[in-house]
Amino acid sequence: MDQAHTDQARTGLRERTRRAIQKEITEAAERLFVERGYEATTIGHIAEAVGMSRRTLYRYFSTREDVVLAKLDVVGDEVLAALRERPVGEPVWTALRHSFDGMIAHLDHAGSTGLAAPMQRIILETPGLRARYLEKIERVESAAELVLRERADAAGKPWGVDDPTPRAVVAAALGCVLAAEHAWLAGGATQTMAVLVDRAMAAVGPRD
Amino acid sequence: MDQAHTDQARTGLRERTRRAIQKEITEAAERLFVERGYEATTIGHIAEAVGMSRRTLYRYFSTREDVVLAKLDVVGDEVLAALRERPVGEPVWTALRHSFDGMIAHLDHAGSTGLAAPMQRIILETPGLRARYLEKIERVESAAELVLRERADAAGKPWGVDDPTPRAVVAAALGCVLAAEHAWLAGGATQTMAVLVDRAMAAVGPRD
DNA sequence: TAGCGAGTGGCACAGTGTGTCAATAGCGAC
DNA sequence: GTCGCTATTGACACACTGTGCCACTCGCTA
Repeated sequence: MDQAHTDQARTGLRERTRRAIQKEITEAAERLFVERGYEATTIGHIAEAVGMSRRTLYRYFSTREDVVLAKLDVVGDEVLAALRERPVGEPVWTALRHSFDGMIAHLDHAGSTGLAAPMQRIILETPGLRARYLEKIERVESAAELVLRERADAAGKPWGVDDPTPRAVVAAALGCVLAAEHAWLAGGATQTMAVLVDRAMAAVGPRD
Repeated sequence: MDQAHTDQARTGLRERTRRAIQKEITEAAERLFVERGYEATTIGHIAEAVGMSRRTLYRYFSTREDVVLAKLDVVGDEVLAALRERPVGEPVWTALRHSFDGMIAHLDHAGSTGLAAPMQRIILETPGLRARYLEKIERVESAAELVLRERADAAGKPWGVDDPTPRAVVAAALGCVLAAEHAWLAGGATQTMAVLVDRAMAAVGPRD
């Protein structure tokens, strides 16, 4: 009760119902995507499944890809928030690894059950979806680069604006996560993402 | 003459005229994209500019993004071919760096002149285009991972199918190239890609 | 000359995503 | 409870993408 009340105070009724409807749409869409395929499922089908008009559905998700991928924006923001909270003195590679902790835990927890694994497979195997997925990761990459630059500024060792180093390090770390994801699916989701990401990041570097 | 004859024998007249028309379409499209913006330029506009029907243009490029990005498939294939030709004993990171030589030389040569830099900027700043661009890079990533696995097999030290290591290393290397590209544009294309990629790859690793 | 094959253009179509506007449902003030 | 305001909805029209289909036109060959 009190908890609900504070939640309401924190986010507002509007926003909460909006999230609830978004979740309902996403779940219905994922069911359709898994059983009928992504390309064969139109916005119209999804709208019909949740009992709303096509036009209204577009007010909750701006594109068809977003119906599946919008939740990743939240994940990305969590990674960025975690990165910002890492101690300034910590080595960059270690900080990046720890900023993935929450995301990885979530994947390993939900991974074995439900639609998570089949949907991840669909995302990585459908060209249009995969493209948008990579774009979302790139957004995190840009933001994380800024965080690393701020850390370096705070440590009194700033990089030049035309120095590729911070972005390269971030890109390498996210590439490790993506590689771990591929290995995870290739192995039938038998291993945990935690050990796969650890192995990938241990293999890459960077030079300290 | 003889050269032209062997070229003709090698690729065929059909293929050559097709390439020529593709090039003409791409150049017209890039002009339009640069001066009027990507979103504001429709397939119809491009078709009109080169004097052909919309339907015919779609026989040369399967999507609007491809009008700009198809040439990258060639670049990607060159990188892969170069990687395959690196000596088996060479350290992986070094082999990857050298497989970029041709691509980098081409960028540094054409970079200062013509539409290369503005188009690259448009690609990285237009969401849809950027997404497809990343997807093309990911295709190279997958293929390069296979090459590295073959090298490891030949060296008698194969990776397990669910080992993320080879893909992680490739992703890190390509991430360095992308980071260098961003730095290149951020610095107004004043530095060469060669030194930017070197710096990025030196900063990342991997541990040998 | 007839016929063959590749390339082309026109047309229709399903689907995406957007602008616009009238109808409606929820919610606070009275 | 009722009124009035506001956010949300659904319906329609629209521009555009990408595809299937078919008739037409070349250049080449039997």
